[in-house]
Amino acid sequence: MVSQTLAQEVSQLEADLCFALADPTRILILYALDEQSRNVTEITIELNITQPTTSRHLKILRERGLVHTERNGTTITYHLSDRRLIQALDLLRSVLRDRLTHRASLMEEIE
Amino acid sequence: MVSQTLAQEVSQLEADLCFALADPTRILILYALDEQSRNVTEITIELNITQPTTSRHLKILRERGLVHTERNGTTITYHLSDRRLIQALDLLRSVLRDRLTHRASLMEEIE
DNA sequence: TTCTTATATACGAGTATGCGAATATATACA
DNA sequence: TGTATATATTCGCATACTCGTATATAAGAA
Repeated sequence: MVSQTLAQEVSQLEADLCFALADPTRILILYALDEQSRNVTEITIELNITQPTTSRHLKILRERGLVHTERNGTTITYHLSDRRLIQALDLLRSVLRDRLTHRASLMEEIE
Repeated sequence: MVSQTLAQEVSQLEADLCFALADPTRILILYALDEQSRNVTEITIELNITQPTTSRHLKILRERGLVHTERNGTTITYHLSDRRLIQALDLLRSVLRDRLTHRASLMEEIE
């Protein structure tokens, strides 16, 4: 059994990661970056949002280390830092899928 | 390629799940429930928080389907709904661990 | 019915988030 | 240096979360 304090610290770090994931736009950004690295403008166009909004979300992801950057002249390319983030999101997505499937089967029973 | 709207809806649901995970107390609750199902009072004592705080966090987890309940007389036992939630948290935890390990090795290089 | 225990909710204060619009900074190039 | 493009930050407003305290509800026992 680890000390209460350490467990709380780890949970805090974990919660910070989850906070970064707790926004639909940021999730779409991560999936887009998993597909291929992109610069701010490309992300902005891909997600059809404003540029300041993109930058703000990227800042949150960057500060928590979920993405990292690489400057090429005037543009800054963003990369996904760790594919396990996508694996975690896919796990959650599979939970959602099963939930919907289950509801669908309940609907069929009713009909 | 799915429609933009559907992708956004899925991301919204995913973000709702992540929101539930984006709090250290709720993460500790989920790990505690993974270990064994417990009632509200037991969780309150285990995490050393107030009872209303426990109930509020449980409500958030319950509304999003991460936990489900079972009444036994006056007490209500909470159960983890899906172990994949723990698997997802463990993935994030492994990301944090590697990050710390990497930093530690950088520290050694400096010394 | 009345009392007791277990759980949930409401209220208020404090804090933080999200967004659009405007502005600032940074790099490249002429 | 001056200009253009890419990215980041600030401001103001609306909204939403967290917590402690107090209170309400629910079930069981006497």
